[in-house]
Amino acid sequence: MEQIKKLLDSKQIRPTVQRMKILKCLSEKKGHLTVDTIYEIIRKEIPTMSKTTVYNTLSSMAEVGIVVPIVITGKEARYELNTVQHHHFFCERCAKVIDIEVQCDHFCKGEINGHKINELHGYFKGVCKNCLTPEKGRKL
Amino acid sequence: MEQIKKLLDSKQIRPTVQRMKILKCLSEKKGHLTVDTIYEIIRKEIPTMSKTTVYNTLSSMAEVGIVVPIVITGKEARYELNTVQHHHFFCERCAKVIDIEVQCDHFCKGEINGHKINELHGYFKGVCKNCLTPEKGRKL
DNA sequence: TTATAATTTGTAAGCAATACAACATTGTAA
DNA sequence: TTACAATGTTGTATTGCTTACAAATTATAA
Repeated sequence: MEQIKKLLDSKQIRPTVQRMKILKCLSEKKGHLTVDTIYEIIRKEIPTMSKTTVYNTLSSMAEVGIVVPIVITGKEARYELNTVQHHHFFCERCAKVIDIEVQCDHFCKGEINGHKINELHGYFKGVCKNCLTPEKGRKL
Repeated sequence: MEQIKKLLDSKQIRPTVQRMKILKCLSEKKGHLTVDTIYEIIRKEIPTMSKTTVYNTLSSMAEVGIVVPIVITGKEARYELNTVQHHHFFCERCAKVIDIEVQCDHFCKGEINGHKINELHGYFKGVCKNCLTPEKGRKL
């Protein structure tokens, strides 16, 4: 919790209750949360919490690089804390998002084919290990 | 045009005028088109064209692997013909999507960390070469 | 405290995408 | 060719995520 406060201070963002809660959410749940999920979680503690605030907060946090939006399905965005560079695996069966440790050489260089790289996003789609096992899911 | 017809035949999909037009669009414009763009282009030739048909067609084409949806912004999907494996570069300034030739080892293996891979999506975000040049855009 | 700036809130509006039913077209069988 | 079933297309209505906006609230500075 102190960590989160320092993170906000370092970016000159006032650590309001709402903002702290949102980041705490992403920190504890280990990311990949939809706006609605975050909203519902926090609403239990702060009933007056507005979904607009969640949108606003995540949007400004993304701008300064504290959080990262994950866009895979095109239906709804998910968010995670901006930590080390990694990819994602999206299970088409259970819709879960799994972190994949992968480093990309091009990203480190900061440019590719003359284009300046600011962000790198990579994800696999398929069936996760868990859904592949006969006991827990159907074999593909 | 004959190519497109054969492509549809191979997948047992009836080559209707609408479907042919949509694929022709993607073929000629070299992909990265939004549903609305495709719709507007075709509407000039076929005024009765329905946007639902564009959605339906692209959706079923994606299912059999003829086209690939590109989801980057989360605002709207783009589509391209399914050719060789590659990534995309999204310019944050001019919103253009550029093909990037990159092959991923993991994808070839078909699995990662025990998860079965069906699709691989990768994209960079940044400022494209064109927007970086002082004459045409502002330096970042 | 009082004034000013920054945040939050709630509702309204925008917009991509989907659902659905009516209509049209194509393929098949007699 | 005709009748009928299956497949495709169209247009409207609806859903659901996201943004706009202005009022209400809270924090900061004088």
